[in-house]
Amino acid sequence: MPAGGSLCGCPLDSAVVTGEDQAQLPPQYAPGNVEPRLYDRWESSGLFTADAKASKPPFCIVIPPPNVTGSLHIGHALDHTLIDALVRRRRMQGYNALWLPGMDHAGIATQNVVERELANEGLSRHDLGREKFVERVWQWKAESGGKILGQMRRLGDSVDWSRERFTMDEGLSRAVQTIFKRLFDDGLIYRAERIINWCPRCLTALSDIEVDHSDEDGELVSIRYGEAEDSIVVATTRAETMLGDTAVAVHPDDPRYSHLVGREIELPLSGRRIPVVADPHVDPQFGTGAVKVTPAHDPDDFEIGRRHGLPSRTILNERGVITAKGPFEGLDRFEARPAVVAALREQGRIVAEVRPYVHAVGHCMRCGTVVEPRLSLQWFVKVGPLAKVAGDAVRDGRVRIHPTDMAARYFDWVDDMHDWCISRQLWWGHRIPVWYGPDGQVSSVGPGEDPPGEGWYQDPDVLDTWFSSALWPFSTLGWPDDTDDLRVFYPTSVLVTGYDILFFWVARMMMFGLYAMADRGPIDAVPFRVVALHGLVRDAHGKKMSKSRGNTVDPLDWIDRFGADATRFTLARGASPGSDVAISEEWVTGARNFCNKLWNATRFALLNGARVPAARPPREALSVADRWILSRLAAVTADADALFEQFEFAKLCEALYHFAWDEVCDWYLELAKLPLSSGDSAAARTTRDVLGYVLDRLLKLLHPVIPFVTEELWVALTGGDSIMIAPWPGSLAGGSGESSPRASTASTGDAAGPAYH
RNA sequence: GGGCGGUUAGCUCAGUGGGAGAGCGCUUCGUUGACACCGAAGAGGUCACUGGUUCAAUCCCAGUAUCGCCCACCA
Repeated sequence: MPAGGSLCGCPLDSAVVTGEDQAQLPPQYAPGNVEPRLYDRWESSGLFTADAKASKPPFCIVIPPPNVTGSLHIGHALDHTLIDALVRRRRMQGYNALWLPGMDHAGIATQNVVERELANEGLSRHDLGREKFVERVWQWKAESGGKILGQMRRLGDSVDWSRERFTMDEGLSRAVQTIFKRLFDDGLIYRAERIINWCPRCLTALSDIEVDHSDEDGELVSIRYGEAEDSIVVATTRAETMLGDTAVAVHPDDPRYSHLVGREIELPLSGRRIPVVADPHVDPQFGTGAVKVTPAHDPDDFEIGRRHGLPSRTILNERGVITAKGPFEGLDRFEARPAVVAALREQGRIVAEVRPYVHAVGHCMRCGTVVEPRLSLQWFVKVGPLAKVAGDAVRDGRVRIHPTDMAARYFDWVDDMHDWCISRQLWWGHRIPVWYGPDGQVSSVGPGEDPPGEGWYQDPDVLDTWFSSALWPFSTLGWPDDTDDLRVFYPTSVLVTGYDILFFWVARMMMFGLYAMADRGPIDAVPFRVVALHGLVRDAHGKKMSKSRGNTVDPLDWIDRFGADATRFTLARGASPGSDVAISEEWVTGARNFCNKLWNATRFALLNGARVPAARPPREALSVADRWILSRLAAVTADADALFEQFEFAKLCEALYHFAWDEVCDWYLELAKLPLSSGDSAAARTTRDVLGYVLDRLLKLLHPVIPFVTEELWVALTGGDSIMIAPWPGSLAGGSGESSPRASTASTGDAAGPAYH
């Protein structure tokens, strides 16, 4: 298609530099004068909006929905840059490209933020009551969410705003209720009393992966239970739990204790008599080879208790305060620990010295509080069958994980996963769609259905945030309804996200996507065809960014000072698949200079009357320099395509950077000065053509990564509507298997491959 | 306790069985009409260590050291 033609039937207003003004590009690129204007133009012209009815091959990426809490950080900026680059390239290649935006309600995180806000007013959520509190969160979401959307615009995200979704909107709530009921009816969701991870501060259950483990200094205390030859020494790091012991366990083959198995010994302090049981789980090599058993407060002990029919004694309440009658009642677990040890010592029950002991302690990933294993009645997803299917889809190549070594982590998790605790004792989230009858009946209620009857009440808990995010690739496209969007854009093409949420999000989308969309058959039930994982953003020395370290980068700050393009280029330039990205102010400065270099190269071309030729100059008219730069262009174009297909953004940026700076600017442009100085000679005309041709292509190749400058310059150079819909200079076919077979055979527009070789 | 990855120029990182690289930083020079957010020239590395395979190893293999990440219900 000709440059400058109206490509979409929705002509852009062209209040940019045109005609005589072309030569008036200022000598320095000022992003602040360009970016907001261009984004508004793009958005209002509808270029971001996909059309499900279009005959073009589909290409779809759903955004990893940012939490409504807070604002976008530099990690989001990386993610968005990479996604935007992929989407923009596909759009130029003639695909029906959709980047679907939205946000996540982020259950615990958001509730915590609003509760903190309330605390500043001296209130708790209970003062407001459930309904008022949830109302307040919605109110808060309205403000905070708007901020994030503004940041996405600043970054240049070419998202389809008409399709924006939220994990708590009406449609997604229906999706949640629908899949819950299906899973429940299929026996894949159940309710059970189990030891779960409990946060005594957030006062809710957590899933296994919401617990962060870190090695901490603890004390291993050896305690003598029983008397004389009926005594046995156990070791523990959590002495206070002995108040809830209901047995001591030893290995069945351990000769040291065989005489005690089956007998009862006295538990110190309480004086209760507890049995000694033999259980193969006990490691005779560790410590004394005898373990205290606290079924209500330890997952292992719970299992031992179950095997031996032991009672469970709960001695801590939901806040981690001792409830066992006696001198320790009312003490916090961390106060009770030394108090219990002291009492035992007084009775001569502490045998060996208390030993320092480093062990892994679990913390609530939202607030850092030490997690307490707690026996409670919760809802679970039975993950076995779902995870099997999710693993197979990657094993047999229906979903490809980039880089491939990340697949090993995926398998580790998916192949050995505990059931997923999905109920949370919160108010902000999807209420569990289950009702309980007056006689203890349990009924799962689908969307739009009425409660089963009088006297029934709904479960007060809400679902884990990740339950609704797991539905994101199809719920956002309209599921459970059979919509055009769902038919056209599912499975989505690529999922681009950080490796840190491989388990939280990616694996669960796999499980739920394959389950919910199973009727499409194994090939097309997958939520995405490719998973492209990137790393975390780190500072110049590879250190993790953190507020306490003071090395964080605010993307808006960089955008203000260096421009969105420079920010994006810096991030993309560091992004090798799966590797962390080190950035610093020196890097953005370089990227900003690069944008300026492009600006001035184009400015030079305009000053010298370069233009994009309608037809290529005859080969015999080309100088050696012309032929050289054109062959280099062809090679770089091919490289760029290959690198895009492999998500090698760092190498892509490197290749284009060097071509543009070293070869086009430092060499070709300098060599061109001689023929250009010869006025209207044939050589000058050819050089102007070649220069225009090369810059046209170069700007297009760079546009996916640095959309703003390239748009501004390309419009000035060609007089075209928008580079966004100009034909991609490289290959048009998708090569990474991210598109459906239907899509990969399609081609659009002219085969705009390099014309010179 | 398992699994994975790194160790190359001052810093951050590419890289390949035979010639050691980039960006930034550094040194010297340059007020040539695209750009000083620039240009030209240049300094700087026993490619962690040890052994092996090979005509040849920074690159392949084994081991060591060290850093980092992920997973894990051993008190």
